[in-house]
Amino acid sequence: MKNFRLTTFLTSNVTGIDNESLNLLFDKCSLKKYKGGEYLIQPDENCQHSFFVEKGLLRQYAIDKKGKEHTIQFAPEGWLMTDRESVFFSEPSKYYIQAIEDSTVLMIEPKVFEALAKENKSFQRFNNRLLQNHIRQLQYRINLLLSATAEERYLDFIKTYPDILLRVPQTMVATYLGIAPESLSRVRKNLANKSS
Amino acid sequence: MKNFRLTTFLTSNVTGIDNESLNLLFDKCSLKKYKGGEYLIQPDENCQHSFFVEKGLLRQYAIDKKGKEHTIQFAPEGWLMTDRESVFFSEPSKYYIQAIEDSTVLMIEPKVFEALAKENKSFQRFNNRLLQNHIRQLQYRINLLLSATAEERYLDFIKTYPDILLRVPQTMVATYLGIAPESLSRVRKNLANKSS
DNA sequence: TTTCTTTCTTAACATACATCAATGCGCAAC
DNA sequence: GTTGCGCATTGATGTATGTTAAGAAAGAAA
Repeated sequence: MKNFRLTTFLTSNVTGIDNESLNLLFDKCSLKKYKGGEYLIQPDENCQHSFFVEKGLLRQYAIDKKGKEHTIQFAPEGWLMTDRESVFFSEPSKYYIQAIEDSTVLMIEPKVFEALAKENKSFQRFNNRLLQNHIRQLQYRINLLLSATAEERYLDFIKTYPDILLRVPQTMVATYLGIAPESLSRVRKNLANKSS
Repeated sequence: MKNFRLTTFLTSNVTGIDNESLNLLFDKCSLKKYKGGEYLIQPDENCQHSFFVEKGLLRQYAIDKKGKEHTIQFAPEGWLMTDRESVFFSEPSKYYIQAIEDSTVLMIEPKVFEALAKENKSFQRFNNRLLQNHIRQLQYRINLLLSATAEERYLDFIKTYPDILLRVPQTMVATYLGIAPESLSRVRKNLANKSS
């Protein structure tokens, strides 16, 4: 069996997953490679998969009426990215999911996860925890957007995603923080002056 | 059996819930009354319940370091309000949950929901849908905060929660939208001028 | 190397929204 | 009725961030 990151992801979080179920899982998943810049999903498509990032870096973002990009989230290796709205509610997606670097992605059909959940209680609990965790993180971000300045949000980003910071262009970080790239540049300059 | 709103909430969303399980459920829940202004939860307490609003109106909010309030959400009759972070992860809460009007609330222990989920697949799916829906709504709000002006956010609020708008002071709506009460007042004035 | 392209920085100016302070309005208590 | 209190409005002013436009750096391509 190939040494997938997903294997580690599952076995270290779910008890009672044997090699057999894992092999079954991988049989039903396809492994896809994307060049940096390519899209996994675009608006109005139906998202049919969860994407587990084996290698590389994905980004989910929206474009508003004024033509501006807003990054929903980043996902580096070892992360699971989905457009839950589209997958769960079978609605056309509102988002782009794009490979920022050359990436290798495991395409997982929701059915496969459902089947796994049915036969393994521990996986089901894990799945539930993923959801709860997602909610926690979204609420944290809302709080930040409501209460923190651009600088505070940037500092929080550095602290939370130091690895990602180094791998994506500043412009994209700016669209995640909800500020103009020029403003981010200013924020960084201010911080540099302060610390010296 | 008393005619609870929660009964409707459950039977209209979950198939195969019989009166027996409902009675068992209600046996394990307590019904509490709160005066307008009273707190169900305050920061640093451990939230041990889900709150189903039978009557009245609840609000969940945080106070940031600068002393400003930020409303996370409102919950009128027929809504379920929880501090998921505190309940699920057994952490002290960061939030206030307050009765805005005189309210009657069913206090539900998470264990009770878990037990119900174990014996009823349909309830489990419903519970899952609640989570997915919550995520959808939070993402929608993040998008709004990232992309929309104060006026646009207010218009969205009116459209989405017309009933709530009439029941809470403007100050609280402002803390939900993430703007100063004075700004909300001006937004409203502008809209009034436009439409006339 | 040189060229071309993308990203980042900087500065001048514009704008949305916050803050502060004063006034007005509705409503309960007396 | 009058008083007092909470909430909404309004105006003057401040500030953070957006916008526009130009140039500098850093990579990629040739």
